[in-house]
Amino acid sequence: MAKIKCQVDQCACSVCHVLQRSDWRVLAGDDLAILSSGVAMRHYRAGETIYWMGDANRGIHCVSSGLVGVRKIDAEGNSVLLRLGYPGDTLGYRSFLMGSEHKTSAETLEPTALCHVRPETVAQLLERNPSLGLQFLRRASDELEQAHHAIFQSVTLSNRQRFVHLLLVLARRHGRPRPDGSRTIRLPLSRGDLASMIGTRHETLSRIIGRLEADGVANFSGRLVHVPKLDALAEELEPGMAA
Amino acid sequence: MAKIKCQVDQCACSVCHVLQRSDWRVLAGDDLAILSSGVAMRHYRAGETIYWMGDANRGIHCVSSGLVGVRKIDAEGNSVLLRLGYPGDTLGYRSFLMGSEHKTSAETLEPTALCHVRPETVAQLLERNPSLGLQFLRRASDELEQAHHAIFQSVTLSNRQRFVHLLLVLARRHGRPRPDGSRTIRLPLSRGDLASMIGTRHETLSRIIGRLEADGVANFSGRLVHVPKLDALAEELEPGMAA
DNA sequence: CGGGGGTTTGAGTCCGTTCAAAATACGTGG
DNA sequence: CCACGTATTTTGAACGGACTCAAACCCCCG
Repeated sequence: MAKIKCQVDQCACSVCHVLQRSDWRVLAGDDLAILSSGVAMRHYRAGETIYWMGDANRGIHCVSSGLVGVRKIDAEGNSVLLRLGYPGDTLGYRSFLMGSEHKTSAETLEPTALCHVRPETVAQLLERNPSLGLQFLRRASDELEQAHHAIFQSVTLSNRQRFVHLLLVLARRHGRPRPDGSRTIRLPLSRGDLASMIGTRHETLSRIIGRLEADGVANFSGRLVHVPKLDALAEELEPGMAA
Repeated sequence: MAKIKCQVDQCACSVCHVLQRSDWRVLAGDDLAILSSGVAMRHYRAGETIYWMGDANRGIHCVSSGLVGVRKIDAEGNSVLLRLGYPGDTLGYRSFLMGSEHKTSAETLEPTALCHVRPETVAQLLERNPSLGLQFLRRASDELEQAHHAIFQSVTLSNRQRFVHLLLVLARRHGRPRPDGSRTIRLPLSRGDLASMIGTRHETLSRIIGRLEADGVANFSGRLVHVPKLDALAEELEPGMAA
């Protein structure tokens, strides 16, 4: 364990396998060296909490491998999964920049490796290289657009349509295409989390899944989904659909 | 008309009455002069469109006075008002930075004055002064947090609670406090737009308003609202409420 | 083999939607 | 200033979807 941790800790960011997909790709030379010196990688098991909503910010994280869930929870225990963090994604930059506590919680959904960047290092890099800030800005803009899209869909689409949309999104990331054009997806989420992402209860989602199977659009077996025709799914989102 | 327009056009940004509330407050000296030279103010009547969803970005706007609505619309005519733009707010920075078409439409909800900043000017300023990018980043982060909050509430709160929450927000901006502790609000929105902001239909909102009046929490007369006790409104959002 | 979390299913109820019509407010032109 | 037409808002009744509560089921893991 100590050995493994040590090995990855010594990895320089300049040779990171997700560097080109991450916000840090705008850095080079000395900046990359500074980043490396302020970074520590840590391995998480599935289901560990990275930070809690309400915690003070203690730097930002970069997903190296695995999968992270970002969620909001309230006092009654209501939990909504807001987005998923994939390798290359940055976590916690918002509370860092606003100088506020974390407004969301983050937890691992699979065994995950995260690189933690010390706050002083981030501040130093932002000052040295303005393009890093612009890169974060692009990320925030993109997330904002996605959030607006989600709000719009929650008003205009049915639960079934929203779930189909979510399935299509997950199919892109987690789906394995098959020679016959069908697709197999291993869902990284429980029914409860899937339900919260489309804004409904897990019981309702269960029934939606039942109807999807009855209609022959998709087959579910635990977290495994088989979609015979991806097009048939996509058609459910077309405007002017009956039945 | 021409005279008035001319007068405001000549206003330097350095003396702008909303400068200190705007993202441009991080600029000074030469930067402010550059900004001024790339800015043109325009007056809009209520209900005019500033840009359409799908339009190419042609620079960004700064609200000088009045009120702007940012919305998404789809082919079926569904319209959702996503947020309001007040004096000092910046519009269109997202599509500018992402180099994409506008993902939302913007329209005036009241007679409004907007300062348009040419794209080259924005690019030039972003390059000269990194703190402008960071300022935009803070704005985007803030909007993202608001969007996440809205998504969370749409899942966990009832229609009535969401409307009460919206009322409280609008009361802050548009409410006039009275000596006896009550408050009068002139709503800047139609029932349809209010309904879309909480994710429901205008008929449903009408009934919610009816119940609010029956419960003595607020009185509605057209776009005028009278709230006897603001605390009574706020209590509706407390967890563990019955009835 | 016995938990225990996650998932499915069931029945009843409530809330929100839909379609329709009436009532009210608003802007325009006479 | 009033009459008129239009848009917005309110109200009604019926329907349907989603929620709640509850129980049964399943599967994974110790």
